Order: sequence, then structure tokens, then C-alpha cells
Amino acid sequence: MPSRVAHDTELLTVRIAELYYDENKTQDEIGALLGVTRWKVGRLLTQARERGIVRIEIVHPRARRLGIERDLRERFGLKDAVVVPAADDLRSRVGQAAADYLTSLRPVPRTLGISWGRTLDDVAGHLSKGWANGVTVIQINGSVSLNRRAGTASTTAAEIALKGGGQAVLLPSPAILERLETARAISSDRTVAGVLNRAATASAYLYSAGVADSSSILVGSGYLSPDDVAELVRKGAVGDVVGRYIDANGNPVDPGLDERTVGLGLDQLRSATTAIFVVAGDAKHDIARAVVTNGLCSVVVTDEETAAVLLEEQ
Amino acid sequence: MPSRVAHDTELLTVRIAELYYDENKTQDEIGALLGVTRWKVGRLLTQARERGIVRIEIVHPRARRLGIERDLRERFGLKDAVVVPAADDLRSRVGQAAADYLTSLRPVPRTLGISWGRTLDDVAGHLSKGWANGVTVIQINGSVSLNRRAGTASTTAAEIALKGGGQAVLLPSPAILERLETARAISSDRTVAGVLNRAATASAYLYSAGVADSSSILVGSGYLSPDDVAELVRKGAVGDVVGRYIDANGNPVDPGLDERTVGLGLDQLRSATTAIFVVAGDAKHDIARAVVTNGLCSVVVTDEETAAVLLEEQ
DNA sequence: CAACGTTCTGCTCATTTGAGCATTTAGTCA
DNA sequence: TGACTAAATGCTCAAATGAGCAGAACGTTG
Repeated sequence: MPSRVAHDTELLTVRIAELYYDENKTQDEIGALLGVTRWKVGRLLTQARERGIVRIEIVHPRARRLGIERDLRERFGLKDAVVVPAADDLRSRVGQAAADYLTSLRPVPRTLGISWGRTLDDVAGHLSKGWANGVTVIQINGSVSLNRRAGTASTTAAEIALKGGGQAVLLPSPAILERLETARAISSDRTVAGVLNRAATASAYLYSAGVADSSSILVGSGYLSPDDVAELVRKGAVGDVVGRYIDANGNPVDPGLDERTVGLGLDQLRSATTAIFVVAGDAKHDIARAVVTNGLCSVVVTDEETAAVLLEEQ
Repeated sequence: MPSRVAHDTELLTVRIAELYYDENKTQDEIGALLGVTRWKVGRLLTQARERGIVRIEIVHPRARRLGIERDLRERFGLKDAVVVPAADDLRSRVGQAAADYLTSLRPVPRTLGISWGRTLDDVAGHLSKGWANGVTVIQINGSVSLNRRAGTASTTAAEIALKGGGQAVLLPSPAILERLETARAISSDRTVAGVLNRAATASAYLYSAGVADSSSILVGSGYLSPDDVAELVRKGAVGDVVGRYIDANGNPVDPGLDERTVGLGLDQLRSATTAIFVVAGDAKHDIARAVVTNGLCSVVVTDEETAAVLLEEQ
């Protein structure tokens, strides 16, 4: 190749970057080739990286965005954050990431409180056998049993427990009851209360959230009517966490409804040491923001876009 | 951040790549963090780069593709090749690249033979003042003067000459003549012959090519009718170089027409030391292949996609 | 089960690289 | 013009890295 003379610094920088990264020549060689000292070559390379002329990308389904994770941790005082790059099958990727996170969690949880839903299912599916050694998996909110998808919630718990070499403890109660008295009665029932008490002592929680619209699984299961949800939205609901509808400030939007909801309280999530919140997808940006900004989790597992929305200046 | 345990090698590789490239930790630190030796970290990083998990990209309008350039040089025995990344404004990028190449050409050409056209215009536009010192720019094929775009060809030559601190020598002849006798007469005219003789001794040539369809500037200028071109295509024409229509084997498709074309012969390009062929865009893939595979140039300046087509196994 | 070849591992050593610093150069304002 | 500040340059030195190699672990085949 004939020798070249580069003129402005920018072009020189590009040439250097090409020779270094594409042709992997040494900085010294490049210096000799382009007639500059190796120190200048080094500095221009640093510049090239800083100025984004050289872009280094890790292309892998299980890659993460450590920079964004750090930002999230710092901004919201989180214990940890996991952010996966944007992709088509977001839910699956994030599920995988949550499974990975759970697997690498130290100390290995003895008791894990979980919610249920499609996201949680996904996490369960991505866990490998032996991710824990004798973990007790406890449901932390009432499950769906009104329609054909009945078994889902218990299946999720069972799968996570099975793969972790332990047992699932189900919460034998509907998610939302029609009457306050029934809710009080069932919550104080020995069986239900026992499960909730054990749940309260779990070493970690893993849960997702639902969107406040008629597509919600709580609507699909018949706990709420589309009108109910519309009314909740009118009151400021952005979505539900462990069955409880909250507004942008992280507070229950409808105290009456909240009292009829069976399961762990939001405060218990807030004060937990390890509360892992898994959330993926555009639709859940609002509820994700409500949860993360109001301290309802200590660890968040999500996708790059959701993370970006969380980090936006408000 | 809590400690993590990575399981399969692939995941470990990804984690290492992230820590190294995103968090720029040292290989030693990463080793300590993930519980492997620093040599393993190093090896996995190499692997990650080889296997494409780590992708390093140089994002810049004037970046090039040195790997592809090398392939082109080797495959076609070229003296040099310049390949720019795919982009929207291909013609402009390639023009810039050709201008850069010309500028860095050593020894600086004393005499430069050029064709004309939109591509050449672009190259001229991207040259900086002082790219050469007293270069003589000579037209190597007859110019268009049948329509309003008359001045174009001479303007290109003048611009290149002006910026190179020299003078342009125009070829005072139409590109294609109607009758063979006229063509012979004009070619032997002292003025025209003189220019062509000087052109034959140029230290470098710079030219582009046209597509064989009715959008060609030769059609637009009235030298050929759409029907003429259709007939040429039927005979196997893929495009024109310095006004001469060739087939995929680099031979003139229509000897009669070729004799009526005024300008440097293809053999003179073939035997030139420095014949820089500039070509950009999807439409020109065929003509580009014809020129490059048949030794009609010693240097090619093009875009990534065209280069890829050239490198396809045939 | 033993002999073999292959892959993997951790090492030494030479090379490559980046941080820090003194010096030069360029730019600015009195 | 000259004095001052900021930027750029080229150096020393220590840290980081990759190449090459010997031994270990592994699987394979007779």
C-alpha cells in the first residue's frame, strides 16, 4: 500500500483507528506509517473512543448494559440493576437476565417470595436446574383461579421451586375479593395468614408488574371489569404491583380496592433487602417508573429502553 | 455489586467482554472478580473478538474498510483499493474517498487524465485547494456539448486543475460521432490528436463509468437514443467506460460504435500504472465488475456493497 | 487399559501500552 | 513586542498484555 498523508486531525484519527482496530497494527507501527509519534497515536486513539468514532459493541443475547446499570443504581439508590440491550424478544431476554441474576445471587436465597404473570413465567422458564439448593418459593399475592388459565400462578412457583431443589408454598386465596369482610376473613384465616407470615420473612422477592388497562390479566381473569380499570386510570393508576394498583407516586390509587387485595403489602417490598423487580416492554414504562422511583424495589431487571425512560430528566 | 458466578463459557465470555470494554477494567481485575486467571480472560477476549461477540466499528463519514480493500487488492491484483462503508449519500462519500486518495497519491501526479460525469464532479468538489502542485488535467474522452449541461465536463477538469494549481486541457471533440469518417478525421486533427497524445503519457488516470440504460448521460445528451442503448444491452453491454460500451468481459460490445467514439482506448487504461476507477451505487455493480475483473483499472474506489458484489464467488 | 493426540491451563518473558511529567509550541492580551 | 496561559509534544517508567511453551486433563482408539 502506498504511503498516505493525512491532513486534518480528524481524518488522521480515523486512519489510526482503522489501522489499530481493523488491521490490528501496533501503535508504534502506525506512528511510523503515518509519520507521528506513538504517543500521539495513543492519545488520538483515546480521543477516538471518547468521541465515539470508535464504537465497541457487545453483540450477544445475554449482553448487558453496565453503564446504564450503574446510572440506575446511582440515580435511584438501588442495590443492583440489570439492563439488557434492546431486541425483538424483549420479554424473553429480560426473563433470561432475571434468571441469570437470581442464579448468581449470593447468598443463595433460602426463601423466595414471588408474584406471578407472564414475565414471571418467563423467568421460571429460563432458570436452570440447580439454580438454588433447596429454596422455598412462596407466592406473595393471591392467584388467579377464575378462568382456564387457573394453574398458571402455581405452575410458575412450582417450576422455580423444582429447579431450585425445593418446594412451593401457594397462597390459597383469590387476588382481589369482592367484599372487604371476605378479604379480612380470608387474610386472617390460619392457612393464608401463615403463608403471608412466611412470605414476610423471605430472603428475597421477585415480582413483576401489570399495566393499568383492560389487557391486564386481572381483567382477563374477571377480578376487575374494564370499567373498573378505566375508573382506576382516571384516579391516576399506572399499573399494578403484586396485585395492587398504584399511581405515579407509588401509592395505592383506591384504598378500598387495596384493602380487598390479598397479598404482601407494598411497604414490605419497600423495606425488603432484596426486592427484584422484573419489567420489560414499552407498555410498562409508566408502572416501571412508579415502582423504581418510589423505592418499591431494590433491584431492577429491565430492557435498555425502559431504563432510558427511567433515566430521563423529569 | 454482588459477586457473580458465570456458568457456561459463552456467558463468561460476554461478562468478560463487558467488564473489559464497557467498564474498562484490566484483565487482571476481571480475573479476580470472576475467579479465573488473567490468561483465560485474555484468551476469552481474543475469542470474543474473533467470534464477533465484540464488534468494533469505526463510525465516521471518512472511515474505510481496510479488510475488504485488502481482499480486493489480492483477488484482482490491484495496486490499491479504497472501500467506504455503506451510507445514504454514497456518491458523495465515494467522491470524498477518491479525492482523499488522489490527494495522498505519491508521487504527486504531474499529468492527470480524467473522464467526466456526476461522479467525477463529486470528486472534484471534494478536492481541497493545493491537493497537487501544478498538475495538468487532461480530458481523456470526448465531452458533451449537445445540451444545456454543456459546460459540465470542462468545469470538472477546470476545477480539478484549479485546485491542483495547474491547468486543464480539454478534448475539443464530441464523445461519439455519427459517422466513422468524421470520427477518424477529428481524431487525426492536430488539436485533438495532440490532446490524446498528451493524455496517453499521463502519470495517472481518474475515471468513472456509466450504466447501460436510458438514464445514461450519453442518452440524455443525445449521443445515443434509448433504442440504441437497448440494442447495446441486447448485445451484452453492461455500461460504458470513458464513453466506450463494454460487455461483462471488458470488450467493446459494438466495434462500429467503438470506432466512432473519441478518446483514450481501453488498452491504454489497462496498461496504465495508475488508473483510478471510481464507482458507487447499486446500479453500477455490473459495470464495476466488468472493469475490475478485466484489469481495466489498477486502483478502485468504491462503496462497501459494490465491493461485496465484486468479491462474490462467481 | 494403555498409548496416543487434542485441548486446556498456568507460567515466563518480551512487547505493548498508558499515566505522569517536563518541555516546547501556539495563542492571547496588555 | 513581550509576558502569560493553555495546549500539545515527547519522554520515563510502571502496568498491562500477548506469544510461546511445558505440563495437566481430557477424550479416543486400538
